[in-house]
Amino acid sequence: MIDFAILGLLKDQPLHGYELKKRLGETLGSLWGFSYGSLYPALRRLERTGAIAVVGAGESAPEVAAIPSTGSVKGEAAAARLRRLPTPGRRNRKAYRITPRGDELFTELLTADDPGSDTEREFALKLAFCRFLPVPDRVALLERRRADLGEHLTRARRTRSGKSDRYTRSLMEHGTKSIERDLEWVDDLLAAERSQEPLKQEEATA
Amino acid sequence: MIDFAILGLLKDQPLHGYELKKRLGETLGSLWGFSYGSLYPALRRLERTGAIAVVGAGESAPEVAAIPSTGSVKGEAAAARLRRLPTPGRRNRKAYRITPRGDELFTELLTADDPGSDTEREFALKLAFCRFLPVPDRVALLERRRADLGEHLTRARRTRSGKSDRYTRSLMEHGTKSIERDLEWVDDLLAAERSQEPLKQEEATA
DNA sequence: GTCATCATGTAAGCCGTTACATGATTGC
DNA sequence: GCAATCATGTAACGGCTTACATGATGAC
Repeated sequence: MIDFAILGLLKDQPLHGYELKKRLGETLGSLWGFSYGSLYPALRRLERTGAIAVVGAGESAPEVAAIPSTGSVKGEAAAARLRRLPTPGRRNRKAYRITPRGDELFTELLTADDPGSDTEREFALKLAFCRFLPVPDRVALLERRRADLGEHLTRARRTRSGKSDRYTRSLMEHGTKSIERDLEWVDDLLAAERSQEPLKQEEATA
Repeated sequence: MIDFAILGLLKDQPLHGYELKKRLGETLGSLWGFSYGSLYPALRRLERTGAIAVVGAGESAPEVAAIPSTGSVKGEAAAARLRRLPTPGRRNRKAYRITPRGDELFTELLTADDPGSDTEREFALKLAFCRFLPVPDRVALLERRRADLGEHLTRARRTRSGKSDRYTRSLMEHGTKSIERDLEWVDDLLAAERSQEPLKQEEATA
């Protein structure tokens, strides 16, 4: 999972580990976060298999978060100082970029149809990166999720065993409602996808 | 976690591993399920620490365990196996009951205030067993959960970083809504708890 | 010069899984 | 007698966390 998340973030721009972790925790929602103990080994692993590569000294800077200029040079400098933006001179930083091979791996992971991947987290992560997918694959992803949720829902409804106290009952009821709302949400996403499909060309030329 | 679940189920009645697993998966909702690879080691561990104990031959077991012990099973063959192989001995069902010590452990786990236990699963499990708790502790449990959810919610709302596509936005929006509904749910449970508190005596006499 | 932050990493361990191996009981 | 199910267990591994160790850089 962490590999997929890393690849997805690196598709936008090269990043070093520290920044990567920050984005996983902040940009991608408060639900996300891997520890360094996960992150750095994952980076080494991905580098070893050729999915990512260290950005060399000669290559374009791994600089991050280009802030649109406000027009004031002084203001920019002050803001940079206040935000403690990392300066490009650091020798110890290792920025990584995604390689073509990593790109393949990423797509493979994104379109993989593991029947056991009912996980909420996994779907969330895939959804966060599904903009890199062609529309039909995107629809397929959503429909797979819908099917999983439907199955989950019928199981949840079936499990109405009478022998339970009000806490357990409330728990199950709440759980069932949650699944129902997830289902509605996915349906909305699907509807949006389908209403946009005819506009594909416009989007492409935009 | 599995220890807690086991203890909670055994508080109702003695059960053997196989049945325990079935209940975890069925009775407790479709979201639950531990594999045997988790369950049996956990049972041994709990037995070793004295939290649970094997139900003896004379004692009565649940509906399934009505069959009396067969006594000795081919003593010679068993001995022949045991002299070389320590593990693959005889296989009879072993029903466990909770001990007073296990009861203490259970309560401790149920009322434990680990700040890191924001997990949904953990709360769900605790709620499923909170009927064993006195009302004030129950309220405390719910209020802790409410606090956690509140914190989670503010973090989720704060993370409205502009740079995100519509999928990520939808994801975060849906996530925020989910937390809000969880919060409402916990509030409902709290309200119910408080409206029942004055009725304690009536309930007790009923 | 020292403190907070940035930055990279390792070691140990936790908590669970899958796959495997074995044996007992029941029903046909 | 033979398959399906019940029943118990082990081995190997997976993926992530916590705690630790190290060092560079910038601000005051």
